[in-house]
Amino acid sequence: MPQLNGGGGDDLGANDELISFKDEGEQEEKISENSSAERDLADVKSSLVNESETNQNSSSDSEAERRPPPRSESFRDKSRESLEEAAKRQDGGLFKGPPYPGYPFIMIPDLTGPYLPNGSLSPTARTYLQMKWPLLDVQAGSLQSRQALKDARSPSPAHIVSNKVPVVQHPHHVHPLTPLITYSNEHFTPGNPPPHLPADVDPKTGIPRPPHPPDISPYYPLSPGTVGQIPHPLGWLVPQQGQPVYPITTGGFRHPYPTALTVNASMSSFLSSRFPPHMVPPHHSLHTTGIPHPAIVTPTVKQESSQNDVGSLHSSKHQDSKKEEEKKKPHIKKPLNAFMLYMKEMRAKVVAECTLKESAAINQILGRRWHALSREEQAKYYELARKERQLHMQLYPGWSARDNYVGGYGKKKKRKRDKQPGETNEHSECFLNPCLSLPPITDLSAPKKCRARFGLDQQNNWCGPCRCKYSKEVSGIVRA
DNA sequence: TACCCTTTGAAGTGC
DNA sequence: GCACTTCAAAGGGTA
Repeated sequence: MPQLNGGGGDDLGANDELISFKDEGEQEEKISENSSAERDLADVKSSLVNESETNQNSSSDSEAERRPPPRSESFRDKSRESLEEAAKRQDGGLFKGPPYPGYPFIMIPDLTGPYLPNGSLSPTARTYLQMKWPLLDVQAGSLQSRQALKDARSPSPAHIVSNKVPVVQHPHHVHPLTPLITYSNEHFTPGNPPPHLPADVDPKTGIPRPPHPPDISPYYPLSPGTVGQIPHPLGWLVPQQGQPVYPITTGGFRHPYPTALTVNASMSSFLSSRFPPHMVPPHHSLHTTGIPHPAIVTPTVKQESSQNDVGSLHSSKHQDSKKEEEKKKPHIKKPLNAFMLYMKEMRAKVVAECTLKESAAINQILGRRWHALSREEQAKYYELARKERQLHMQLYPGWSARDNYVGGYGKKKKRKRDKQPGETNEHSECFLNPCLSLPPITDLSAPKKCRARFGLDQQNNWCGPCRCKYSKEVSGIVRA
């Protein structure tokens, strides 16, 4: 069940997750009832999904392939064990093992109270913070940080803002959970640590780690370029791989750590330029240049800036104040749901296996694989998504998904493809993994779409799964 | 250049 | 409560 932590009590434990699992569970129950027909159906369904894995990696164990990508068991287990051990000691046993082993640090028992009675951070929270902010010095042994904590905890009304989780999000920046997710193998070079870090220290977290076996899945991806080209103290805020990050809500900074998070002038610029005044901390070290770091200029900011220039040149153009306000609003993206998290993690693998790049096709495969996941495996992602939503809610209490609706509800932003009644989607009925089951279409006169997405169905002599116009109308398809 | 495609899930709206 | 819509990610394709 998704509520692995048990006990319920989590307001955010969406019922939909339960429903989803119920569906899966029903499916499994049906299978367990020895309903052969349904079992066959499930097998077919599963085989369709898993073809992409078994064919491409015929040498590998298919069952192993059905599972999430191999991870560093030793590292994961050790990390988890050490964390759990520490957490159990410090958190009174409240810490429950992370439901998803790939995210060993994100299950925070209580983000609102990460402090020990002596005022220091609990190991759990410390680990969490280090995962979130690799440059944030919250090491227990750091006198500087301790002093900073002491100073910051001095009673200053301006600092006492909230207990929000000090997590940073920004469109196109690293998602708070992103560092924990494998998005792309090509962005990670385990054996290439940054020069300033010892080889056995995670360049992202600074946490010592055992050496990575070469075959493990990189769970702490960090592009070599990112490592080697840290251009800015806020490099961890700088867009990486186009991954979004929750924008900083300075109200979200718990003020034991302001020195670590707000000493930087660029940070203050970033905050000042990115967020409305009420969201920017009244910190004395902030200056008001308002010049954001080039790397963290978002489209919104760019647009705003350019419009300001235009406005200065063409003062006759008066923009509607409401529109301006809307444009000034930081675009807070929706938290990722379970499937989105799964997609982010597995996309690279599918791309590598299938040499496909078109997301539409990849997403179809991922959708199939998602359904083929076991209940437990899905539960990991549902739990992760739940945490994501929880975090998002804490960061943006007033945010609503409606805020991101363009043109409002009912006014379509984009034209949606009309589906015929009974039609599921273009390929759902016949979709076979194109890169595996079917030879590629080599006829250069075929539409790129067909060549790129699908192979040739030799039996039916059409464009494999999609049965597209090309395959129906064009004869003489060159078979590979 | 903006949108489409494609997936699932969350959340919003309207009836 | 149900049906419907939009958006979240991704990146090649298309108009």
